Amino acid sequence: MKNLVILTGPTAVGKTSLSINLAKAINGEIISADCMQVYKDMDIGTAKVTKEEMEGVKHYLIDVIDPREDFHVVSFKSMVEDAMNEIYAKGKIPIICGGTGFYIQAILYDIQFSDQAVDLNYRQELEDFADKFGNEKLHEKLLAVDPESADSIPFQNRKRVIRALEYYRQTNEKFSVHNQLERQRKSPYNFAYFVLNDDRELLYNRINRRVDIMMNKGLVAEVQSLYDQGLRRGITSMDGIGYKEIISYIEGEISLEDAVDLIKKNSRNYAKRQLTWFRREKEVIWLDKRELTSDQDLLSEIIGHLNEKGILL
RNA sequence: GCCCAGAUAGCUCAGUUGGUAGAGCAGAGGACUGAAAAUCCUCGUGUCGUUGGUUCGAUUCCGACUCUGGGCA
Repeated sequence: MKNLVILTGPTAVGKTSLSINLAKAINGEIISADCMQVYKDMDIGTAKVTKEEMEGVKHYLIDVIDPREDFHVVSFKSMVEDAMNEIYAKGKIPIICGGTGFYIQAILYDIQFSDQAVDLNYRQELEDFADKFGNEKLHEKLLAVDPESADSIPFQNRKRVIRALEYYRQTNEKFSVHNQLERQRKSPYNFAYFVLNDDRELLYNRINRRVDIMMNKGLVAEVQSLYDQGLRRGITSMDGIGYKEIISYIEGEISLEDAVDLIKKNSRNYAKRQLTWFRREKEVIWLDKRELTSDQDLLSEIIGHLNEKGILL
């Protein structure tokens, strides 16, 4: 079984510096599991690792996609698998580091997705239907073909209702059945899944401070330049926190002060959602910064677990 | 110093023609399997500023006091 180290946690908890120290300590290379840092020209708002911070440790899946392109789990998964093979070929250990829990899960449990590409026309058709007749009516369509999915997805969640309908149409199989099967998968890896966490209030303070730093570094200019290239809200990259709010400011919908407050709030809410996700994940090892106060403590704790699991042998 | 208006949930405020109260935001918990930094669900007890009075009963009416705005000197 191949070894795999995962290091994650909510935004701004301090994953980056720890991951680099860890990579150096165990001869590893880092694969980013961050759905926004994959995009080029989005550096400040995504708090992307800089070349200097990398300290010579190789990073994969950073700066690889044009912000105009769509990116999603499936592309992520195939790119990560390539990266992992490259790392194994060198005899090194892959360290997946990033905050997108869904992406991490897809790799860790080798979740299978249908081979068909998304059907944008059908999605639009369903959007139009819902605009016209309402979310409840759309939900009834799902109830007719896949009652289990309909039962678990609230009618207000149009996006997921549409995806379930799309899945059914493309595969003739219920989305609920597919999800049920994928949920039972066992990981093909010998892995250690670390989640870094800290006191909630400290975390929120750090998030707020980090947003101020982003502003000082020139977040507005970064977004303005993307905006000048024709990028607008609604595409995946521009729906990222920090980007959508500054675009609202650029378009004159809100003041700069309100935009900054919104970025902070959305980041805090995001951190909370991330924690909800990690709590639900089985087999995670929590690293609490309230107890492990230095990177040195954290590293030795991590390395202890890696030895125990035979990952360093 | 005088006059006026406020004082209710962490914040902004509504309300009770007298029977101890509720919205938005913030916050908390949850879902998630090709948009995931996305999308969505659930959750509201707080000395109704303090203190006297009227009353069966006051956060609600009356008085005093304290604080906060604004105005006049």
